[in-house]
Amino acid sequence: MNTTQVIKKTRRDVILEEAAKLFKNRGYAATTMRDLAEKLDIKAASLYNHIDSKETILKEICFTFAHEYVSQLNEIDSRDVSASQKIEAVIDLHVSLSTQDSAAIIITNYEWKHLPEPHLTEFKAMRKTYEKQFSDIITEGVESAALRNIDPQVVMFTILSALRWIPFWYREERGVSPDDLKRNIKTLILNGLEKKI
Amino acid sequence: MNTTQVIKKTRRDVILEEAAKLFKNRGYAATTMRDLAEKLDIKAASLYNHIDSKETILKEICFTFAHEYVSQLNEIDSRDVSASQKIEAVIDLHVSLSTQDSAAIIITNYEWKHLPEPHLTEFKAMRKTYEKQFSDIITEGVESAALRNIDPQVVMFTILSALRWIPFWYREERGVSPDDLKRNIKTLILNGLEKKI
DNA sequence: ATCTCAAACTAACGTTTGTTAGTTTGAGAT
DNA sequence: ATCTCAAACTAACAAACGTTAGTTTGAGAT
Repeated sequence: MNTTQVIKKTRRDVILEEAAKLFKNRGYAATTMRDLAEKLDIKAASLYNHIDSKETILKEICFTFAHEYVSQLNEIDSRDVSASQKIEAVIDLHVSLSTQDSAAIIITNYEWKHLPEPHLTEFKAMRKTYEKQFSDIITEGVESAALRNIDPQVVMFTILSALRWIPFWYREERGVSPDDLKRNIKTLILNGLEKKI
Repeated sequence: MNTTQVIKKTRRDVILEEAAKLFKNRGYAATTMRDLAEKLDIKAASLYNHIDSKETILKEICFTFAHEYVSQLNEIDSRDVSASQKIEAVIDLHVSLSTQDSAAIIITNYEWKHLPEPHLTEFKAMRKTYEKQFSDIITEGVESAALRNIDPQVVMFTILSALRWIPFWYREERGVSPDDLKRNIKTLILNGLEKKI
């Protein structure tokens, strides 16, 4: 299923990819540059022909992913649909990203705390912004009486937590397809949220 | 509100407590013995009068908490009540533990991967056992037609993820009491799970 | 006054860490 | 045949790591 469109993967991209896997499995702090080099069958010093520092690798992974996520969330939020439909779209988004790029999602959700300043501050601000954006969607749903009267902040964090943790446990080969996963989570969460008439 | 019952906190207990806070905030690998010592206003070498090694500290925190959790889960599971009521009790349990001992819960949920063998294998087995126990409760609810027909494994991980992540975001001083939190999460999850007649 | 003992200390160890500097290799273009 | 350049190499660095050994301190019991 290859198209003629070829995206040139630079050596740098390969390093970032492999680093993401290691950071996911061992954590950022417990992963050494020598570990990373070994996975690529080169010496640690050779890595520095392609990247500036270990911290830069983390920064690159976190922000690349965060920007992608935020831009997709903005697109969803701009749609002229109900709060419920936006929440459904956010669930779809998370499941898709979790199954496509589980390493990046784990790092962006957990290992970001090792970012050096000023990136740490910037990252936390981004995160706060999209969390607010998401809880505003819920508030709107509650105020239009479409959703149950639950604390929007609690709902927001509960849903996001469930979604953020997916790559920690989900393995496609265990019999649940990504579409099954989307459907199941949406059933659980939307019935939990929506008022029944 | 002090009782006459005084639990003697040994120096070792204080060290474990402080270590838990650091592991929570910086992660296990990024916390050094010198960091820990500094928090206690002593030199790193002095720690070794009280503890065997850094790894032992992690082991102690993980297993103390895990045993406490498993024993409470067993008690809940042994009750002669519906699946829904058991799930409610599990939610209460998580919220209580999260507000009482947020450091230990984060470490047990995320930093356990740094456990040395054979403790790592043992820990993973414990975890798998209680996850199975929880998904069996859900299976029972689905089979008795009390709950919607959702994949029990997906439900189990979705609920556990939401609960495990609580200590990452919940701050009592932000206006939501632990009881509010319990009520809100139960509303969301149980309405999501239960069939309506 | 002496003994005991928990709990601190100083000094140092062997490793591992991220990183730098300078050099070599080898394929493709001129 | 020569030049270019990405990408590897060797060798080494200073700093930080977990930990050990042996010593000092000081309060409470005898």
